[in-house]
Amino acid sequence: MTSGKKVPTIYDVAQLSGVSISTISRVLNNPDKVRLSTRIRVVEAIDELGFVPKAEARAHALQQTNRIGVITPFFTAPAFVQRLRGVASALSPANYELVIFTIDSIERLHGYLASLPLTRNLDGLIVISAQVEQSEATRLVEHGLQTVLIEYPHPQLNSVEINDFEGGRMVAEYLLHKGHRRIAFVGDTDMPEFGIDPINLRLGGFRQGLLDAGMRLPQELVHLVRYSQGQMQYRAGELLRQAKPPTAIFAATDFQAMAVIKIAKQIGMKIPDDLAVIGFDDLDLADYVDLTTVSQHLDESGSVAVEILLDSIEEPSQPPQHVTLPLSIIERTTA
Amino acid sequence: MTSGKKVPTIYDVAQLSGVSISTISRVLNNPDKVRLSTRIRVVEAIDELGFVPKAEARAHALQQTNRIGVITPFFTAPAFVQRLRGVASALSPANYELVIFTIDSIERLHGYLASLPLTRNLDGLIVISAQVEQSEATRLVEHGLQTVLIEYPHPQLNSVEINDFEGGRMVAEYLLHKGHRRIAFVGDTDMPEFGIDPINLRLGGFRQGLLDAGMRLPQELVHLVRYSQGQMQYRAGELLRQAKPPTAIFAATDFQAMAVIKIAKQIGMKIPDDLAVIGFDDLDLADYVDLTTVSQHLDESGSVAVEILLDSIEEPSQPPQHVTLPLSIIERTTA
DNA sequence: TTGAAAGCGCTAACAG
DNA sequence: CTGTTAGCGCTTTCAA
Repeated sequence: MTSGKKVPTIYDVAQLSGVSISTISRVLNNPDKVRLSTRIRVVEAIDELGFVPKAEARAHALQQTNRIGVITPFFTAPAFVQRLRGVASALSPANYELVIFTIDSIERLHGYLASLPLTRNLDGLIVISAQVEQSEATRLVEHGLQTVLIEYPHPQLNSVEINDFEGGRMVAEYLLHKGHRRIAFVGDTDMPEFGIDPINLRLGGFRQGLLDAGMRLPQELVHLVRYSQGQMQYRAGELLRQAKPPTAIFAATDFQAMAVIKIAKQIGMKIPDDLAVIGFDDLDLADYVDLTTVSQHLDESGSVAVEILLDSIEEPSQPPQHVTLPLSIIERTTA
Repeated sequence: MTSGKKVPTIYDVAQLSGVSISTISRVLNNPDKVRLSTRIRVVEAIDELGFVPKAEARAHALQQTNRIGVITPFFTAPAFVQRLRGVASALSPANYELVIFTIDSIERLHGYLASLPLTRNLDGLIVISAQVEQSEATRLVEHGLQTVLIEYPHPQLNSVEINDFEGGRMVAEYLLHKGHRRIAFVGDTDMPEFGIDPINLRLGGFRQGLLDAGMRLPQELVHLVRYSQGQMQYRAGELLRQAKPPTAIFAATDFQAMAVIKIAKQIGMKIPDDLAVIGFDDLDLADYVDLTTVSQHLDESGSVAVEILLDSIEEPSQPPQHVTLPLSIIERTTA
C-alpha cells in the first residue's frame, strides 16, 4: 500500500489502443490532427485506464510549468490576504497553479529572489509588498522570469501601485470639508530596511493637503510609533488626553485606526462626534467595524497583477507596465 | 530578450569541469561520495556558470515534487488564513513548496479532488474546512497521495479536528459561572451540502452544558440565520429588543459575535454589563476588538497538519492519524 | 494521418 | 571514486 495502484502512462494507452505514443499525445494536445476513428479509440483507452498525464513529465518536456509564484509577507502585512484573494480569483480561470512563498524575514525574500529565477519551476512571479533590489531585478529580467511587483515598484519590472501621497491629500481634503481644523496623524515606522515608505508618503500628502487649505500640521499632532498595538494605544491615549485634543485623526492604516478608536472609547469619547477617525486600506474588517477609510482596492491589485503577468508571459518582449490603481474614500460611520 | 541568458545544465558543468554528469549529480546530492579535489573542481565550475538544477527535471527524475498542496475555501471561511499561516510556517523550514487551490464552489472542490491524485504533481495534500466524499477518500489512498483533513475528518484519512460539542459545553459552563441565567445562541446555517455541521454541534454542546446545570435552552433564544451580516444584525436586533432580553449571547463564530456587539451598542447596551458576548474561533481580530471567545488554535491546526503529513509521506504505510486539538476560552472584555 | 526518434535535464543503478 | 547507461513520461520535429 506504499504507492497504491499502478499509474498508467501514455505508453499503456498506446498499447491498449494500438497506436503510437505520439498519437496519444496528439489527441491530448491537438485532437483535430487525428482521424476521428482513431481518436475515438484512443479516448476509449484513456477512459478505460483512467489515464491522466503526469504534470511533471509534461512540464519537463514543455519547459513550462503552468504555475505562478507569489512572494508575500504572510505574517506582518494584514492587507496581503485581500491581495492574494485577488490573485487567486484571477488565476483560477486561467488554469495556473498558485505557489505561495511566505517571507518572514528580509533574508528569506532575498533567498527566494535569488533562487526562483534559476530553478525554473515558475512561469511567472508576483511580489507583494516587498522591495526587490536592483541586482535582483536585473537577474529576474536576464533569466526571463516575468514578474510583477505590487506596492513597491521598480523601473525594470511590471508593477501595480497606488499613489500614497495623493491618498493622504484626499484625506486632508475630506476632513477639512467635514469642518475639522485640528487634525492629528498617527502612523507606524516599521520598515527600517525599505527605501520608500508608504506611511511617510501618506503623511506627506496629508500635510500638503492641509497646506493647500492654508493650514499647517503642527508637529505635536503627528505621531509615528513602532508597530505594535500596545505602543499605538499608549500614544493615542497621550494624544487624546492632551489639553487641546484633535477633533479628527488620520490613521495611516486601518489597524491603527482601530487602535485609536479603542482607546478613544475607553476615554469616553464618542465616535465620530467627539473624534472622527479615518483609516487607510479598507481591509475586510473595516466594513465590520464601520470604519471610514480610504480604499486602495486590495483585491483588485491582485487581479490586475495577474492580468499583467499573464500578458507579459505571452508577450515577453514588451516594456514593463506600471499601473496605478485609483484610491477612493469609503465613508462609513467613524468620520 | 524573449528568453534571456542561456541557462546552464548539468552537461555544461560536466564539460567545464572535465568530469561526467553523474559526478555533477553526486556533488549535488551525495557530496561525500566524491573525492575532495574533484568536488572542488566541480563546485568551482558550478559557481562559474551560475548553475542551478532545474526543479522540473529533478522532479521528473525523482518522481517527487517537494510540493504540498492545500485546498482551502479562500473566500467564505475567515478562519482559513490562520490555518494557512500555520501550514506555511511549518512548511518553510521543511523545504517544501506550498501550492494553494482555492475553492469557491463545491464543484471546484470535487474537481481538485478528482485530478490532484492523478496528475502527480504533489507529494501531499491538506484539505482545510471542506468535506471529502467516500469515493474521493478511497481514490486518494489508492493513488497514494498522502492527505490530511482539517476540520472535517474522514476515517480513512489523517485529520486534525476539534470537539465542537465540547466547545459549546465549555461556553455554557463559563457563562453560567459568570452568573448568567438567560443566555441566547446565535449561529448561521450556511453549509447546505455538508453533513457534519460544526455550528449545530456547538449548539448541541451548549444546550447540553445548560442541561447539566439543570437549565433548558428555550427555543426563542436560539437563532440560526443564513450567513450574512445584515441578516444577522436584523435577528440580533429582534433578539435584544424583546421584552425579556438575554443577559448573555453565545455566538457560534467570532464574526457573528461582532455583528451582535455592533447591534447591541447601537441599541445602547453596554458590553459586557448589559450584555455579555462570547464568540468562537479566536480570529486575529478577536484580539483587536477584545472579544472573549473560545480559541480553537487555528494556527496550530495548520502546523499540526503539516507534521502529520510529512510524517506520513515518510512512512506511507501507517494507519490514519486523527488528532483532536484542545479548546480554550480566552477571556477578554466582552464576557 | 501516423510513427520513429530525439530531446527536456536530472537521478540512480551497475560496472569498472 | 567515477563513468556509462537506462530511465522518468511527455512533446515535437521529421519522414513516411
